[in-house]
Order: sequence, then C-alpha cells, then structure tokens
Amino acid sequence: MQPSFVLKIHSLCSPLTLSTSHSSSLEKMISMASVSPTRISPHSHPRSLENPLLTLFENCKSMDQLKQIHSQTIKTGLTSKPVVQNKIVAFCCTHESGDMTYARYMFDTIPEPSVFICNTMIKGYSRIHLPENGISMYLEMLRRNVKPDHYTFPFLLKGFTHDIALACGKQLHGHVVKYGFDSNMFVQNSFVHMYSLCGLIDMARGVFYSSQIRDVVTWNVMLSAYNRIKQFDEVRRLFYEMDKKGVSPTSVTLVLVLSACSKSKDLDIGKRAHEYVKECKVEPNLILENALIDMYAACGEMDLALGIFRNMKTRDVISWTAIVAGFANAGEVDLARRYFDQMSERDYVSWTAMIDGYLQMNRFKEALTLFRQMQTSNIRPDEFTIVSVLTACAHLGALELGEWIKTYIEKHKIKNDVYVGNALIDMYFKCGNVEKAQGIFKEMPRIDKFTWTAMIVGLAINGRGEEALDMFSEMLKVRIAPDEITYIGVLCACTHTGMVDSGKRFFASMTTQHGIKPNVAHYGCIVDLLGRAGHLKEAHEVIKNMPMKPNSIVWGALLGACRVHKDAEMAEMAAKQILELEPENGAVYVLLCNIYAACNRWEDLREVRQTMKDRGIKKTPGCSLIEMNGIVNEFVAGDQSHPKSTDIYSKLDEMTRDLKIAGYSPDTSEISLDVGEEDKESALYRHSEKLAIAFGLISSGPGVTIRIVKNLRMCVDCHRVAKLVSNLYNREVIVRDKTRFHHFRNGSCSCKDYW
DNA sequence: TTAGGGTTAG
Repeated sequence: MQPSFVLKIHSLCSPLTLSTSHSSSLEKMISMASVSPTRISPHSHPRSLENPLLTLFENCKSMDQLKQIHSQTIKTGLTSKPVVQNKIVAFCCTHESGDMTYARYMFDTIPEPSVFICNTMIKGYSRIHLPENGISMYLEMLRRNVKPDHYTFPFLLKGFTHDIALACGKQLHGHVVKYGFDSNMFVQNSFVHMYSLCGLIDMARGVFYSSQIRDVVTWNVMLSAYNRIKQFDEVRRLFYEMDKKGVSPTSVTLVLVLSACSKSKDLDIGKRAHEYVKECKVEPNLILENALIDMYAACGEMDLALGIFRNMKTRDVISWTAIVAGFANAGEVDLARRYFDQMSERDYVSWTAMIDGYLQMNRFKEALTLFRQMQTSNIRPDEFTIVSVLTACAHLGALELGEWIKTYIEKHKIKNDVYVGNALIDMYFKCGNVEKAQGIFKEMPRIDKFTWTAMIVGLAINGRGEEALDMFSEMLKVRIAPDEITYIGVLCACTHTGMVDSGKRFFASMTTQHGIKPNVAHYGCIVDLLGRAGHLKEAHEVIKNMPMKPNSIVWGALLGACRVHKDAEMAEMAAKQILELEPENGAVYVLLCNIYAACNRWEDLREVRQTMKDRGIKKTPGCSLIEMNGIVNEFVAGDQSHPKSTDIYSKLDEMTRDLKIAGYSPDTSEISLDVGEEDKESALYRHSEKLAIAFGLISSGPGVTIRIVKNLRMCVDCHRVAKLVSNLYNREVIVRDKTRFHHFRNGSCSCKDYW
C-alpha cells in the first residue's frame, strides 16, 4: 500500500461507521470478505477469497457503501489486487451515484493501469458529460504506452458534444485506422454517430457505406443522422432499403422513422411503421407508443393518437404532452387544456406546448396568464418557453414583461440561441422600441435568415424604410438568400416611405434575382405601394392582371388607398369585391361608411348601415391595449369598466381642455354617424386610444413613453390628439395600429401623416 | 469484468 494513497483516500472517506439501513448484511459480508492476509496461503485458490468480495461489490448501492468496502480492502491488503481496483473504479464510473473524483484518486494509485481500467475511466467521464476529461484520459493512455482497444473509442465518443466532435473527431478517426479498429462494427457505429452529431453528414455517410458489416444499430445511427439534419426523405429511403436487405427493424428504428413521419407529416409511412407493432414484429414500449401518439397527432389524426394513448399500460409526461400538443396544434386549445389540467405531472415542455396552443389561436393574454402559473408552479422555463412568451409580448405590445423576460434570460442563464435573439428583436420592434431591437441584433453571435428578415420587417413597420433597405443590401452582401417574407418587409419599407419606383424594382427582382414567385401577399404590397402614392388606376391594373385570384387583402389595400385619396367610386367597387368574397367582413362595411361620411353621402351611408343591420353584421370594436406595471390594460370605446375609470375620464376632460387651448378642434370626418356635430365629438372623445392615453398619463411619471397597441387603424382625430399630447405634455407616444407604428414626438408623427 | 441507436415544444 502506498502512503500517499492512504492520505488521499482518508481525506475522501466518510467516517467508518456502518450506519446505513443495509449495514447489518453489509457488515456480515465484509466480515466474510476480510480474511486476514496472514491466513492467505500462497497456494490457496484466489476465488475462495474473491467470491464474497465480488458479491459485495455487486450488491453495493452507494458511494458510502463503496467507501466502507474500500476501507476493508485497505485493512486486509486486498486493494492492490487488480480485480479489486477494477471493481472500485467501475462502480464510480458506471453507477448512477458514482463519484468520478474518487475514481480518479483510485486510478492514481495504480502504477501500471490496464487498458480495461482506462476504458472504464473514459466511460465514466462520458457518463457525467465531461468529454474533455475523457480525451485527457485517452491522451494519458497514449503517453503511458497503454494501447487503446476497440472498446476505447465507443466509450470515448459517447460523451462527445457537437463542438468536441468537430474539434477532434477526424483526428481520432485517424488513430482508429492506425490501430486497425476501423473494421470493428461497434467502432464504426460510434463514428457514424459522432460525425452526424457534429454535422459532418458526408463523413457519416462515408463510414456507413464503406462498412462491410452492418447490424440494425448501424442503420439506426444513420437514420438518426438524417433525422438530425431533417432529411426525412432519406429516412424513408433508408427504411425501404433496410426492408429490402432483410434487416428487421427494432423499436428504435420505428421510433426514428415515426419521428421523421411526424415532422414531415407522412401518415402513410407512419402507418406502415405502426403495422410492424400491430403484427407483433416489434414489441411496443413506452417510447415507441409515445412516438406513435406524436406521429398521429402531428398528422392531425387525434382519434388514432387517443386510441394508442388510452390503450397504454403506463403513460408518462411525454405521452400526455404529445396529446396536449396534438390538440393545441389542431386549434382545439380548450380540449388541449382539458388534458393539460388532468396531468399529474407537468414539465417545461408540457407548459410550453399549452402556451403555444393559446398563441396559435391568438389568445395572447391567456398565454401570459399560463406563463405566470408556470412560474408559481416552480417549473423553470427554457428557451422554447421564452420564445413563446416573447411572441405573446410582441403581439400585446407588452414591453415591460418583454424586458423582464430579457433580464430573466440573463439572470437564469437561459440558452440565448438564435431563436431567442430573433424573438427579442421581434418583440422590441412590435413594441416600437427600434433602438433596443438594433442592440440585440448587434450582440447576437450567430444570426440567420430569420434575423435579417425580422430586422427588415421591424424597421419597415416602424417607419425606418431607408434603414430597412440598407439592411436588405447588407443581407445580400453576406450572401444570405432572402425568402418571401423578407420581400414582404422590403416592399413594406418602400410603401411606408413612399418609394414607388424602388418598390417596383424590388418586386421585379424577386423573380429575376432570387427565383421567388410573388404570392398574393406581395401583390397586396404592390397595390398598397401604388395606392398610397395615389396611383389608384395603376394599382387597379395590377389587380386586374395578377396571375392569381385577388383576395380580400389585395382589394383591401386598394380600398384603403381610396379612403386616403378620397375616391369614393373606386372605393365602392373595391368594397363590393371584398364583400363578395367575405360578406361578413364588418371592417369593410365600416370603411365604406367612413368614405360615404367623408363625402357627405349620407343616403348611401344609411343604406350600408341598414344592410349591416339586416345581415346582423357588427363592426369589430376598436380596442387599445396599454401595459402598466406588467399588466396589460384593455380599453374599448366608451369603456367604463376600468377600476380607475373616474380618474381616466377626468384626465380626459382636462386633456381636451388643454388641447383646445393649444388650438385643437375635433376632426369628425371619419365618424360615420349621421348625427349632429356635438354627438360626433362626444363619440370621438371616448375612442379607446384616448382612454388609453389618459390612463397612461395618470399612471406613469413625467417623461415616460406611453405605448399603445390598437387593433384597428388609428383614426384621424386620435392621430391629431396624440401629436398634440406629445408636444403639450412632453411625452413620447407610440401607437401600434393594425399595420404600422406611429411614433409621436414633439408634435409630429414618424408616419408623416401618411398611413 | 467493458460497446453503439430512440420519444414531447420554437
């Protein structure tokens, strides 16, 4: 025994007391094993000594017990025996409670470690996800002339992360060839897996196709490689190839194939995979059943998904979550919620799936409520949850909560990946905070097509058309290919800044430069671009000549332009086109009313109102959101339901008085009520934006920016009031309406009164 | 005495 070892071990060992519940049996076994060294004759058979000891190791359950056994072997001098050393190291390396520091101390006592014990050490480091230590161990082996064998590499590679694999995978592959293990199937499989992990799919494919012997695991590793890079066609093709070569799939094969079917919504192959289970060719297990549920749910076959779910012997949180996500994705969010509420255990994925369900149905406030409940349940959100919550904040214009989330990410070290960055950019832009969005962009270590697109669209809707187009040319400079959404942003930038000629050029270059066929939304943008600039006839020509049937958005763009440029005749035509497509579209009736009101065509206006009444069509009520102290407050016109309603109305009175002194007179041109001026004014006075502004003024300190989200287009009078408020009270007012932002500062608006 | 592959949400 080496003295240094005694010191090290004693500093690690807990006191030698047998206090655990297993102590009595343990004590007995130790007494059987601790044969005094003096009694061991050189001729006695070693097994007589080792058998009880081996049993002891086999029954060992914890590090405490291991340390007790270890102490006994020290006392009895058995600790220098390789079999004992191996057992102690193996326990530390493989048992779930095993301590690698202890393993290392033990390892350090061995003057000439075997390849077996080195392999075990590497396996241990991989188990606790310390691949760097695995590599060090491997290098130490080489230094000490311990030749690796065909076990070494599978153990080593198992712990690899993407980065480590990329850094030293190829070099290790060279070693494997040098040592002659490259024909070993286990080693090959490990390398296929490792190459797929670090994204070197060609290398993975190379090893796969050059291998002389393959078993089902080889195929499975290759299937998972294609899944990882989302080449689901290849998964299908390989599944067929396996079948043709007579390789029987295992449950893992089916899970991989089902996962691909789920993501590519391939019900046919999914059902074929299910057949193997139904024909008893593959024994189902929990993971396989979960994969089946997920596949059916993803393909919208909730009845089949529920069929599997109900017949399962045991279900786990994943089974439940797959059902919740299935209903959520099918738009059945209330049904999803019913299953969610029945879950006995929910993890962060379950919560996120449910939050996403609300997002999909545009029920953003409920999404945020659920997020708050998630936090009181002490479930830690991850980056997926964060993206969902930021999306909800973006829609609601909830900047305070969005900022809180940003702090949360930093404080709790949530993985700040490109998705999170993109969501933050989107949130800041949709809350009207251009500078902060730009700040996030500058700090992102990795950006993708979606980042550029978020920047271009965000700048465009915030009235920064030139900057949006600068961004676009930068994007092209770094050779990121734009997609159809990017072009929506580009055209929107041109529209909001009145750059008609540039807009037309970009529209043409979509096809010629990037092979993107304009869709109906792009035609909508072009009509908007021409229409807003007053080229109503040209806009109409575009509609007449477009290759697809114009939808209500395209006609709506023309109708909006007719309103701005007061062309009642063309407006009527456009409105009628929309009403043919969507006879229930309340907003169009309202717009038509606005136009008739603006040209004093009261008779026509009354007729439209009568039609609305006859058809039972209600206009979408205008609604303004304003966040204060993390709570989203909602106002509709004439709202008196807010707890601070009295204060809000008295502030509104005061505001109107102040504004009138400053020269304000109400603009009733967009009020479509055929009533006296006084009633029109009183209707205007109670618009939801004004209530929200008054609430903002009384609820925040001087100089604080007031941010409002409006569900419809902002009316001319509210626009005028907001301008005056920004000047009179020295407040920046930011209103996001249905299509764009209005940044009111010092009496003027970023939209240049053109919206 | 030692090996390799898998399920849920952006």
